[in-house]
Amino acid sequence: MASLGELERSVMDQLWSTSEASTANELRDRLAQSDGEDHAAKDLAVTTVLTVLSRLEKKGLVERERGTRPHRYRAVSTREEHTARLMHEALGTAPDREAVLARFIGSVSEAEAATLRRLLSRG
Amino acid sequence: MASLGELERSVMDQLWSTSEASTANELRDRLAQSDGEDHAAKDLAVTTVLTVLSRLEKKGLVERERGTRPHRYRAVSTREEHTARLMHEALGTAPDREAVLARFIGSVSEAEAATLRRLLSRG
DNA sequence: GAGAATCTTCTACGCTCCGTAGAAATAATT
DNA sequence: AATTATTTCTACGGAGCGTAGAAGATTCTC
Repeated sequence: MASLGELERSVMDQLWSTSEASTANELRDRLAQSDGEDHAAKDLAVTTVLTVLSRLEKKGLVERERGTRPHRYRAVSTREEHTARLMHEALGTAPDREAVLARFIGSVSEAEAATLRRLLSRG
Repeated sequence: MASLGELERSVMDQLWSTSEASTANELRDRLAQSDGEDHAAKDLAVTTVLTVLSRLEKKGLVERERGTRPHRYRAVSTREEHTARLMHEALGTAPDREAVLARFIGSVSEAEAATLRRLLSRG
């Protein structure tokens, strides 16, 4: 339901990698910094960041504190919750969910299979 | 990587629900028929279906037999394979895959959890 | 095999989404 | 009050998608 553009994704990545809420300016700076690591090369106007943040807010991925003056933004869910939800959304599109799970399990690494076994055994 | 529009999705659903390859005309008819079940209301020109099929072919989801004259189209993967791949793609976007799996397992139904246990135990 | 019928490709238009950011409005600071 | 910082509004260009007509290619029919 909520697919992300490249910049939207970068912004979410920034939000997810900090626990405190961030301002648009902080995000702009961090996006410019993180240039090297990812192959991003982002040197953006702060209004651009604000536009993206508004769109992400509308999509329900971000919420903002309107009380403080430089508004502060934070991700609504953790990256893990978000990703797990995407996986469930995908799973939900198929009528035979168990068949999908079978395929899914079939192509998971052994380490991950072990993790899954552990997670499933302590219910 | 390959996100689908609404009509593209409907066409894939048709292709997935038949094992034999279909012609554009057959697909047009079936899309018009399946009107009631899904809330689709599709009454399309055959060229529209052909355009969509070309785009799906370009995305690697569909292949066609060019030998026979009304070309016949079929899905490259099953719906289950496709969906499982999407789930893996989502999983791959997160740095901590195991944390995502933990979340994912946490919100799976008991029946599905049982399926997973079974699938994981006979490796 | 020429004309008709069928099928495929090309081209195109309008809509929505996204990256991008200036202009205008609003609030804070000095 | 004037200046500065912040947010909102407006906008544009490109891409993806739904949609399909026009034009080209192939096959059928007499």
